Amino acid sequence: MELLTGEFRNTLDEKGRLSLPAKLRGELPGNLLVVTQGIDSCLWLFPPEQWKTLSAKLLEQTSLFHARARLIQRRILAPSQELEVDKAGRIAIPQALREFAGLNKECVILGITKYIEIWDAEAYRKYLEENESEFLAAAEELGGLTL
Amino acid sequence: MELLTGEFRNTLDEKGRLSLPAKLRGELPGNLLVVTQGIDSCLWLFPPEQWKTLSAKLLEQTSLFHARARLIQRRILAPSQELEVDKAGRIAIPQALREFAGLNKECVILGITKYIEIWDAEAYRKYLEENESEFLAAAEELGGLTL
DNA sequence: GGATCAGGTGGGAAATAGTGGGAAATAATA
DNA sequence: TATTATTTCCCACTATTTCCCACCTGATCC
Repeated sequence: MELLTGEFRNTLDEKGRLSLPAKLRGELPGNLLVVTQGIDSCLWLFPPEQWKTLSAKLLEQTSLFHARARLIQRRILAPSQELEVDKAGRIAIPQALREFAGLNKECVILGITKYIEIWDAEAYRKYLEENESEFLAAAEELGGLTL
Repeated sequence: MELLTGEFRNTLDEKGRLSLPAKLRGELPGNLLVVTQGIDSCLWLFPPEQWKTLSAKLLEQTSLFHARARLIQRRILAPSQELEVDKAGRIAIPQALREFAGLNKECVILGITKYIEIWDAEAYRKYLEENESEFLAAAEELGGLTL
């Protein structure tokens, strides 16, 4: 697996299935993915290996006895589910997760190097719009980066 | 690879293909390029090596768990895709990126020494027009520079 | 001037990707 | 147990992408 990148727009069908873009599929190790609730209203999809690493790190830092830890566990760890990519290259997204991300029909699929995000197209548009100035500010700060 | 420079005007065809000017092509190391969303409504094209450097620097500073980092990742890293230059010297620009830059038919291709920008011709004209005074101000600040 | 070449453009055909929907299997409900 | 939903598997249609070839135009050369 190299880098998962690219922004794509596919449609969720009536049965809750969404095609993963072939370009991303090609980079995945197998036909299994772990899906969970992301931060900002999107879903995160990880290749099993990456998920193992991430979930292990999350668990390390957490304890039953801290409110914050429980929150992280409930919000990130608990909703996670393993999904299989079907022969047509689609995943069936569980209803609870669809609702969480407000997925409607038009979805945006983002490859973010090591994992994938799924957004409702309209929600993503809004997110970008609302954060445009924040982005520009962040970009200015990157000013030091040179090619 | 020497310096990529020059301003060119080519047309995007119905299939979303755009010829890279031969002058620029000649300076590229291979037939692979990485495109991504630029800042301001244009696309950036990098030779793979340059992109590797830049994306590595961006990734360094980022984490899943910081809002700003996610924004940078989504806006710059995620939309990136590797493209192949075909036998006729064209690249096929993915739809999401075409839309982002508002590419229509007439495109402007700018060689900016280490990378290339692609603009919709009309959008570029507007950009220059709207930023003329800003440009003049910036030029003043350079005042000290001598030949 | 006519031939040749290179850069840019367009389009057909084949292959691939995305989408929708039926039927069987499984689960849920009464 | 009968009935209704939901999920899974599979097939079929359509759109998009890819690959290849042909054409046009302007520059260069003989």
